[in-house]
Formats: sequence, structure tokens, C-alpha cells
Amino acid sequence: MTLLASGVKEVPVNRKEKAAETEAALKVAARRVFARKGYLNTKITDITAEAGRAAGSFYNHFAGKEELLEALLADMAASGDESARTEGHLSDFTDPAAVRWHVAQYWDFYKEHAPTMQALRQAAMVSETFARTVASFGATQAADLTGHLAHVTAAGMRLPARTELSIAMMYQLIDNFAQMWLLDPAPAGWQPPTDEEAVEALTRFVYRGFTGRDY
Amino acid sequence: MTLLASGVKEVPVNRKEKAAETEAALKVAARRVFARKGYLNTKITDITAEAGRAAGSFYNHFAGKEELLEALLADMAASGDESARTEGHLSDFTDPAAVRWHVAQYWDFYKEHAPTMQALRQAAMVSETFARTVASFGATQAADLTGHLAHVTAAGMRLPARTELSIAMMYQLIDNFAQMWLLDPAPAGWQPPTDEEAVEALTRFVYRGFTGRDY
DNA sequence: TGTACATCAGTGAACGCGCGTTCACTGATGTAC
DNA sequence: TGTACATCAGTGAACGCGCGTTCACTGATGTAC
Repeated sequence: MTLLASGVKEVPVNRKEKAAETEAALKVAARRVFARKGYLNTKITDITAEAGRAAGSFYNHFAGKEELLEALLADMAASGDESARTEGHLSDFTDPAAVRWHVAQYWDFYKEHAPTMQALRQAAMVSETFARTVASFGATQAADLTGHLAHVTAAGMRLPARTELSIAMMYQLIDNFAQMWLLDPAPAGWQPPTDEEAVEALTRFVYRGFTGRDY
Repeated sequence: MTLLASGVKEVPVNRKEKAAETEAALKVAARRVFARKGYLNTKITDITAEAGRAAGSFYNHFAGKEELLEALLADMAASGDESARTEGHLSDFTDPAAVRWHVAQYWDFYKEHAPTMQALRQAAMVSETFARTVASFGATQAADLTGHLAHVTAAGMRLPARTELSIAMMYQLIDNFAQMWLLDPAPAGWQPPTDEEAVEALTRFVYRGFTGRDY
């Protein structure tokens, strides 16, 4: 009865494939539901219903909602590592193009992984474990940037504050601005920025803030 | 038996006073518990225990946790109105002092009301109603600032983006930077800024970002 | 001022809802011979 | 290739925990006369 129409991968041929398919379906469903109702408001049965599976099926794959989120984070980290391998990593922040490159990088990453980022954010409000995940994510970002800011002071420009605080400000600005426009429903009556506009706005603000130069 | 020691207001003399006292005790307890475990992780019985009352007592005063938060917000708004009446409201953002005044205002407000702000933030993640409260709070702030930025463009300086986006960036920066240092436990090994340092850092970053001038 | 009754804030054990989690069952896939 | 048994992904009704909420009760305060 299982006619394998050429190229159609819908029907799994063996057990492992079937299980993998269900697990993938649960992840996809979870991201959709998280985006719609938020991680904290999502029930296990919301996810299984969205995936078209029975409630009990969930526990064949994940011990709970937290573990599912861990899996989504792992996927995200994997795809992040890939794009981090991109060359063309501009690092001299006295050049606006270097700032723009980093802003765009972050913006695109956030856009691609919006539901997972949102879920992580919400989970961190409630769970010490995920709060630490967020913290170490931020620390990684910060480490990368410290070197870039050395160029600024070397060029005789004054950062707005000591290095860590300057980085923290940049991070808060970009991260939350991205969250504002990529995740939450846009404030009523506000014209959301295009991607280019958002990246340009952030680049200007950050470049100016860091260097004290106009641009 | 109730010896009213002179000046001691501990023992209420009548029913209304007693009820008011319990209600106040619940609010104080709630702010303490919210600060410690976060709004979302707080159970009704955590609050009543902290206040030294029975669980049932809570419902003599509030219909639920949400209504308690509404009450805290009302208190906060009341105290906010007071300090808003302060004169010396500098409004020309081409002057760094005007930027600093606003930053300091917001910083001090946040510091004073940290547990309630934190609770509101968490509630907004989960409840449409509180999300709207946050949005309209932000809109109020934004309205005040629009005029201030007109001075900047009038003086021939270029904002980093259209007015709304510029304001949104400032807001995200200040609000989340405050949240980072006034609420969450400071990141391990980081030296938290003093109030003056934080205000100065934000002032520099925002002033530069808005005007493109050094400072 | 004194007495009898009404009202009300506060109490805490008990109730019950929502939802996460389990588990006996089904039917399909895999394996042994 | 065929048959008999084992394994396993998936099912969904049922179970039970946690916690919000209720409610009969207590003792103190307020009111009437």
C-alpha cells in the first residue's frame, strides 16, 4: 500500500526514520507555537496538537519542555557556528563598515532564529539554568568585541565608558531593538523598519556612541 | 491589654486600619518576594508567608496576583507623577545636560521601583493585558521625547534614524541597561557601575548617537 | 456604662482545576529460523 | 520466501501533583438600646 512516489520523503521507511521524523515535527511545531503564544504560555499538548501527534508521543523524544528548548538551542548553535565561519569578519571599529557588518550579522541571526531566541529569553526569566545560558551567550559575544574596540582607543578616540560597559550598552541596544521589531507585535500605528533601515539605524547609533565621530 | 506605646503605629485600633495594614503588608511582602524569585515564580502563598498572614487572607484584598500587581503599578504611577512635577525639566537635547537629566531621571525611577518594574516586565511576557500596559508606558515616554529631538534637527544635526526609531533605540538602551544592573544578579566577575558611572555612560552613548557630536 | 447581637478581618484545612506525565494497548516494522 | 515472535513508535485515557481559591469557623471590633 505504501507507494513511494518518486522523491516524496513523507513516508518513513523504517523505525529510526519514523522516530526522527516525529522528533523533527515536534521541533518545527514547537517553534511555531512558541512564536504564536510564547514559550511560557505553551503547553506540551499545544505542541503535540500542532505536530498532529498524541500527547504521549512527546515523551518518547524529550523529557520535558526544557529539554526540547535545549535541543532547539543546539540546532541554533550549530547553524550559528556555520555562519561564524564566514570570512570577511571586519574587526576595526573605527570603520563604520565593521560596525555594520557585526550589526547585520546579529540582526540576521536573530531574524532567522527569532522563535528560539524568544523562547530562551522567556525561559531565562523563570529558570536559573537558562539564565546562565543567556549569560554565557552574552559573554561570548562580548569577548569577540573587546578586541575590536581596542582599535577605537588606539586611534585616539574615547569610548563612552570602560570597555565592558560600552559593550554591554551595545549589546542591550541591538539585542532588544531586534527583539522589539522581529518578535513582539509591532506597536500600534508604528511603521516597522525594513531590515536595511534597522541595520543602518543601529550602525549609526553604535558607531557614533563608540567613537564620538559623526557618520 | 493593648498598651499604645507613644508613637508606635504597629497595633491598629480599628477594622479599617487593620485591613489597610494587612493590605500594605501584602504589598511590601510581594515586592520583596518578586525581587527575590521573580513575579512568575512567586506563589500566592509565598507572599502571604512573607507577610506573616494566612493564605486565605490574600483574597480579602486582591482577586489574584494580577490585581496585586495592578495595585503596585498604581502606587508606582502615583509616585512617578509626583517626581514628574519636578521643575528643571531640560528639553534641548543639543545640550548634554538635558540628556543626562533624562537619563538620571529614568535611572533613579527604575532604581526606586525595581521590583515592580521587573514584575511588570515578566507579567508582560505572559499576559496580553500587561503587554499593553508596557506599550502605553513606552508610548508616554516617547511622546515626551519627540519634542526634545526637534531641537537636534533644528540645530542642523542628523538623527541616526527617523525620530521614532531613534527614540526606540534610546529607550531600549536605557531601559535594558538599567534592568541589567539594577535587577538581575550582576554577571560573574563583572564590576557593576556606580549610579554616576551608569548615568554618565548612557548619557555619552545617547548624546553621541543622537547628535553625532563628541562629548 | 453595660449587655447582647451583628459585622468583619483573618485563619487554614479542604477542595478542585489544569496540565504534566504515565502506561497498558495497538499495529507496524524488524528478526530468527 | 514464509511464518512466528520480538521490538518499538505512537496512542490517548487516566492518574496525580501543585497550587489557586473557597469556606466554615474564630475572635475581635462595632452598633443598638
